[in-house]
Amino acid sequence: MIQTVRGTRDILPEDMPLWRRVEDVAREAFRRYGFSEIRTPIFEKTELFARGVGEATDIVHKEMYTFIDRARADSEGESLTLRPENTASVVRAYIQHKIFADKSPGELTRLYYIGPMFRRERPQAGRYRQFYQIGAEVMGSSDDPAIEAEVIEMLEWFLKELKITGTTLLINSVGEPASRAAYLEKLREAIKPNLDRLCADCHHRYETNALRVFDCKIESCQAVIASLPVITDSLDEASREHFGKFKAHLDARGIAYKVNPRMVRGLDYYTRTAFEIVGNDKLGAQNTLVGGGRYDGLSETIGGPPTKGFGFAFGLDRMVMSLPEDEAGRLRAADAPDVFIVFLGEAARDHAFNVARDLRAAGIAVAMEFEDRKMKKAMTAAAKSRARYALIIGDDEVASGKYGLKNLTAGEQESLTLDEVIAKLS
RNA sequence: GCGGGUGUAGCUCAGGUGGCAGAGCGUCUGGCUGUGAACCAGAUCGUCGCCGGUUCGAGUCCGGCCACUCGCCCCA
Repeated sequence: MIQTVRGTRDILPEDMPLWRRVEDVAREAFRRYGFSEIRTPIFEKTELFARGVGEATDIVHKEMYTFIDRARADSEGESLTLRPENTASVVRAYIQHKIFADKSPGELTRLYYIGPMFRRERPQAGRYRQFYQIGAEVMGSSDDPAIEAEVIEMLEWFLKELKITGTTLLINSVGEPASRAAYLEKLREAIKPNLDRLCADCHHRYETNALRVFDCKIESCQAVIASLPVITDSLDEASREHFGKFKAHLDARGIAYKVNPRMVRGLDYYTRTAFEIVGNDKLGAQNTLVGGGRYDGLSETIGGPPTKGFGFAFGLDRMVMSLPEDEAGRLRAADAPDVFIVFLGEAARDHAFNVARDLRAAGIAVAMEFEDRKMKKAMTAAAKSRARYALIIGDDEVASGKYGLKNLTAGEQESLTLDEVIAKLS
């Protein structure tokens, strides 16, 4: 038996209404907020992610699906990678097609994407090797914090529309690269005398990425962590001011948030504003629903003009898991035919085909089986299809031109002409 | 890469100390010659994850492997 590759999965028809709902609501949010869709290739030159995401990160080192393309006579095969995230690709497209060229100063480019991403790591709850992300980027010459507040406002609308409640918005500022580097030094100095009180993992983090010490879940480490300096106290003046304005914009829009100075980002390209929306308890250990932030300078890193950028991404898998049970049930139930045609006998069958065609031409979703079965069996099939109505066509109905339309939830039945059926179901 | 848990019917799961593989749900048939879902009767459903070992006999005990799953590392 050949099965799916580890960490991949089929999304079966019964779940598709949930996925489609999340996508539809996202598209509606993007439409309302002026975003246009972009699709970039599933794979890119490895170099794009290495430079964009950061050479030193674990992502680039051991968690990407990287392969060497077939060599040609005149060249070595080049290193390609299945995209681990989409921001670097979108910025690449923005540069490659000079999307900025026909923009006036201050004019923004708003793009969104929906599609699969890939990571090469051990799967766990809500984390797959092929996963689906929806994200958006705002790029241009402006880094107005009002942009950030507006994007978050859009996300709040999106979550509300999906009936996802109990989420928390966490915000932080990671500063400019220079102030972040200075803070990192300060942090390492503060950790150093406490190293003997920290766990083995934290020793490792101290060496590689000291900011990650904040994420340690071990209690004894948390005691040390509480005394460490936080980045918000070490911000450069411009970032401090930016963060203040950002919070003011959120306040003005009535958006609740919590400042979490220990929330850090793993990717090199983030500057200043970082945010997360964490979900309710349906998600297990991986409970971040949405992550995003500012990435001024990413464009330059991959060879483009100076560009400010702000964006976010969320995993569809986790968003679907977060849908409330009753909402999920409602969405599944709505994914059913309008009417199921039950026919009796060969003559009625031929007639039923024409009725089905006419109903479908009128925009009605029609389900029908082709086998001539006993009425009881056909009615059972009608109920199983979850159709709202059964349309009964036997010899009598063919002769009279009036069909039996039975409401399968109420159990009531009436005798109607084709036009009356169409009027009723439209 | 490292830990824990679990693999038995289409699905959810029972099966102390080895002794004829089970239940509920589903599916199918009938009670109902033209009316479904809550009723009744019956039927169908298995490589007990795989390979080997112990034993008269293994779903059960032992060894190895595989898969799934939760978590760690990391985090997009």
